[in-house]
Amino acid sequence: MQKGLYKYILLIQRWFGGAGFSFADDPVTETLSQAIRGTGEELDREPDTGVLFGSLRGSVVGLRYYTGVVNKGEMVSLVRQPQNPYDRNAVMVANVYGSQVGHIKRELAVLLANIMDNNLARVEGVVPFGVTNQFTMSVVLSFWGREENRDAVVRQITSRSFKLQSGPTGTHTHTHTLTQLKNAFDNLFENLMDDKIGEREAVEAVCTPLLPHQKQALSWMCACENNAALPHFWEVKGELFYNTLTHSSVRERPRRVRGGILADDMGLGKTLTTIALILSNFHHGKPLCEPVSNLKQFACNTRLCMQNWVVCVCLGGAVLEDLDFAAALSGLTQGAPQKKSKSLVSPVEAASSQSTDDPAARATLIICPLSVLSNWLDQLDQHVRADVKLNVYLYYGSERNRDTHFLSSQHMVLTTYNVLSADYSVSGGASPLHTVRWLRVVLDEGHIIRNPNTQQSKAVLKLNTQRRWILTGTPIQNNLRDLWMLVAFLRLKPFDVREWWNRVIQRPVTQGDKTGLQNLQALVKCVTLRRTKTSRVCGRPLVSLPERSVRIEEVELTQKEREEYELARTEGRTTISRYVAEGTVLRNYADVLAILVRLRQFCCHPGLLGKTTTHTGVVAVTPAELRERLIMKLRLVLGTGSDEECAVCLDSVRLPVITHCAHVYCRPCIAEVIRSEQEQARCPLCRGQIKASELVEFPLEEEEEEESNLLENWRSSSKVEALMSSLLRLRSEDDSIRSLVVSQFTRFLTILEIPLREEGFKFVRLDGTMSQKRRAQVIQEFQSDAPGSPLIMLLSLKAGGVGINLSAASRVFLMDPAWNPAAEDQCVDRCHRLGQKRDVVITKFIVKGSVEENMVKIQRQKQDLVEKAFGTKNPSERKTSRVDEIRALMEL
DNA sequence: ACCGCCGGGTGCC
DNA sequence: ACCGCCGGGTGCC
Repeated sequence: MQKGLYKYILLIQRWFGGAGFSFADDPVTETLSQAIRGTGEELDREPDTGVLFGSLRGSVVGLRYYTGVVNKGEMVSLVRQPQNPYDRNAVMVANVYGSQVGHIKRELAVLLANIMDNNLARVEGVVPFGVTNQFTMSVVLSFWGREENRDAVVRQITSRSFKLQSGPTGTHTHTHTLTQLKNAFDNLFENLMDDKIGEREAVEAVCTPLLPHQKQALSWMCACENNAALPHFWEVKGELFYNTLTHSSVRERPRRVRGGILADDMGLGKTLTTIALILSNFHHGKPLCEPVSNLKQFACNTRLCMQNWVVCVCLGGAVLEDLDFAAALSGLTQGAPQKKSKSLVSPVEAASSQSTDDPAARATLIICPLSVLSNWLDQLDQHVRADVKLNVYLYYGSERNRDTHFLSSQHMVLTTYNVLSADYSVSGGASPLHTVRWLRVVLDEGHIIRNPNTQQSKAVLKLNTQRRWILTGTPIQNNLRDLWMLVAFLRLKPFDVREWWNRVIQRPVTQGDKTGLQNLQALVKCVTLRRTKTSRVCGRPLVSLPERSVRIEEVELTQKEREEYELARTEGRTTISRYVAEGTVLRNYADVLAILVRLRQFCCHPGLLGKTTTHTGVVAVTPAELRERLIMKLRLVLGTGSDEECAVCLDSVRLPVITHCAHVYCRPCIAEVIRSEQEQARCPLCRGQIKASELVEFPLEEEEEEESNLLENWRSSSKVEALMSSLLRLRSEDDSIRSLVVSQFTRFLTILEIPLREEGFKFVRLDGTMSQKRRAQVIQEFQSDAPGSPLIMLLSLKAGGVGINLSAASRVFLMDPAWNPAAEDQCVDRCHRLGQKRDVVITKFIVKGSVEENMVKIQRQKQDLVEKAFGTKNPSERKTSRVDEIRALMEL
């Protein structure tokens, strides 16, 4: 009897207390999934760098004590339970939803505990046969980790007389898949347009007529919020819902995503569409509020400054109680588009979506960067009918109203990521914004939260809301990891838990697995709408842009310039032809580059030639000299804006370092190569030996004294003259036309300042060295139509990255050809974009009979290649074509 | 028999 | 668990 009682107590402990769980009111499963989330974060941070050591068969025991169910082939997670009172080595097995299935058998648990606790490997489980009896089942465990830990793991396993089945040993075709991956990535968000999307008119409260693509977006967004349909990777199997990616099933209908990612290009009207959504889709497709003509014009006049806005809106909230809100709730509002499309929503779906509605949730929270806060206010003012009473509260500034009832009773609350996360950290998670039950949270410029470790991201994840939206023009910036946070915010089950994202998506994709990529594409597609300015709706362009035309202006050098140029050219040809004959072009890449840069500089202006172009080919003696030379080369490669790409990541070089063989890479990229290959590490470009200790960084000091020298001994050049005469002609014809003057050489921009000043042009300058804040100022100044604002912007080719808007300019002068034609296109796109009213004319200055002409030829070839084959070339092919390029440039 | 064998009770960590 | 293990009952052929 006593024994029986004791067992009963034990059972209770096992259920609730035994694994360190508490009697807190959370359901056990929730606690478990939190436990899962909490573990393995260190290794999960780099899930894509692991290799498979092998796998072994083990067993899961104690099934009958737990409710977690699994299917044949289902993935399970393994969670250490160091606090387990029966065995400190305990390893719990849980299914995809975090429900416990059982434990790993004791003897095996000792091994796993050792491996897991020492971070030697990540252990992943799959149940090959599912549940075959009520007591135990098989599990296949696979071990993933860093190559350097392989031995230790194998030793651990064999010493405990388990047998490690070697996994597929395919030493991954890493570099090859990288190129493919990059292409797949670039296309990940393309072609997401679904022709089946209907159009939906905005409610009357929106006074701006929507463009067709905006009506589509509105229709899509409403459907995302109201349709109960599950993503296609769920299948209904009898009573159960089956996930075809993880092979898991649940009895309860998975909580679907009510929202998504609106990833339209900048300028397509994401803000307007979102405003229309907020007004149109309150509870279950009903509108939020409609024009109320008998109410006196309410203070929606936002042509006041922000401060006034706050005041007037606060007033509104207090004075007028929420008539429209009540009307909307009781369905009395007229003018709403009464659902003709009712048949689209099945009764079951309708019921299930209604049951999840929280009637207390009514406000939409908009979170955006401070810089676009005023844009929201402007757009509300512009697009919402003045007689519509909309309670909008700007939750910003030290006097902000933190009362949660007040906030809950708004229609919209606007705030910034900074305010949100500051509140969050101060209040320890119980901030006013975290207490309100929101109807909808919208993250504007949502890519801001792509790093899950930031306070902002954590704060955003903790918001309590029914519906979730991410607005962004750049859904992926450079890493697949960036996407996880978006998925997590949307709560796209089960991938909001890092392990399943890593196992099903991230690792397969980064290791070049085809189905992984398909799964990713499918996943993205089911929550994303993206159109670019070149997308088409029903065969017609989304928006029509003014024409753009390119003309090449040939520049003749003066006799003196020609002589200097030819001298340098002959010298360079001798050196390079020697390298070509020796087959050492790549080994001497920096020298070759220096020669080419020098020639290109001659084409622009002799003043561009710094002291850095001397003594090529001289063997350095002392380490200090070598270092000095390497830094000079690095400066050449980078400072001239030749837009080098890193041969490891194939992206523009970030955090540049130069190897002793004078090749430039991103520091993290090359460090990874050295780390994984250890002593055998070789330069990916020339296969020369490389060491971590020999990587040279760019020193931060910059020489300024030369600048003055440049100005004192001023002389012009043919290209400068060509530009100046174009600009002067333009000004005399139409002094309202603004121009971008673009060069890869920032020094050239400095040189150009002199004649511009002399001729009395007002200009601004934007280059890569400027702070983010200063850039924004300059752009604003240039874009402003105030009298006396600058006519010209001097722009360095690489400055600003994508996304900046220079639509005030309609003329572009490309002073020197770029290696990469895409860089030029991108630059031109900064003014040839939405908002451009005039036709855009692009002038490329090319010096006749020079290296520049050859560069243009190569550019054309590259363009052809891209158009033909989408350019899936691996680095070795790239190398050969690079040599060919150099030979073509030097006419060798 | 300080064994073997039988068969019931029992069962994660 | 249609197992293994434990421990009590039992005991020539």
